[in-house]
Amino acid sequence: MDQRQALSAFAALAQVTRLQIVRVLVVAGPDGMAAGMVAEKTAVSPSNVSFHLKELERSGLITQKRESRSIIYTANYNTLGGLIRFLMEDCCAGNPEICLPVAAVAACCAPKVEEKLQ
Amino acid sequence: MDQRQALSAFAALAQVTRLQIVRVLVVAGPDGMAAGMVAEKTAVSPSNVSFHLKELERSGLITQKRESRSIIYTANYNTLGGLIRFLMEDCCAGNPEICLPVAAVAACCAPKVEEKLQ
DNA sequence: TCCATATTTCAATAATCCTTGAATTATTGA
DNA sequence: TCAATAATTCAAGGATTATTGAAATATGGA
Repeated sequence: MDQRQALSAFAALAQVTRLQIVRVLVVAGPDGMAAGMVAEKTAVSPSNVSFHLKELERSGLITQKRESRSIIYTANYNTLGGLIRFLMEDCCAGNPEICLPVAAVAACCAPKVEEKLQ
Repeated sequence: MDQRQALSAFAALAQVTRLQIVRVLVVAGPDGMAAGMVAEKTAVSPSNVSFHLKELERSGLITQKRESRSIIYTANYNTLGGLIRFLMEDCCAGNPEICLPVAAVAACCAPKVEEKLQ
């Protein structure tokens, strides 16, 4: 992820409706969720949700696929991960030791990380 | 970090000048950098840099302290770390196993993380 | 006190972004 | 083909944000 992509992702996440949509889709998992259901879950009008879904797609944070009459949106974990990496690289750039507490942030995945590192 | 703070931080980082400022200050480390020097490094006018520094401070990403005639700005690693955690918790919320690759992002601090986990 | 330096504040303009509701497109089943 | 469902697109507005240059504030030294 380069700076241009990161800027686009930050802009996408800097809006309350879009941030909610991303969270809803992350929880929905790899099966994703239809646009109408996203509108329902977030209590936002279909046309407005559609506007924000398009923004999120432009930034690579979600993808879409048609399935019959519905359009299914899915969170893009790679982009989310890329954004986290971008932030961490920034953070570690100059001062790795200051950044250590940030690395400990992996706590939310900690059990699995420990497994992996053995 | 709650959603409100995360939104504010995302908005702060979603602007090319501000993102550059943050990167400059992160590299500058705990000693920080005077506003004028930030303006020089980023090639932005003093008044404009001042505007963006204020935005970054409002979002908690940087702090300021006066030192003689200069005002020294310093990156706030806690906020950066909090934002990373916020993203990771989102990401791990529903599907920890999908999120694992993201945990591996700690690679940029990997040697130190491994040390710590032993 | 006066001047120079460092930075911020202000007002005005320009640019971008968000929301709304109506109209449009696409898909499916009768 | 027609009607119903699911979603997008469009135009208009209102709101927010960014940039500029000039004026104001704060500090330290002559």
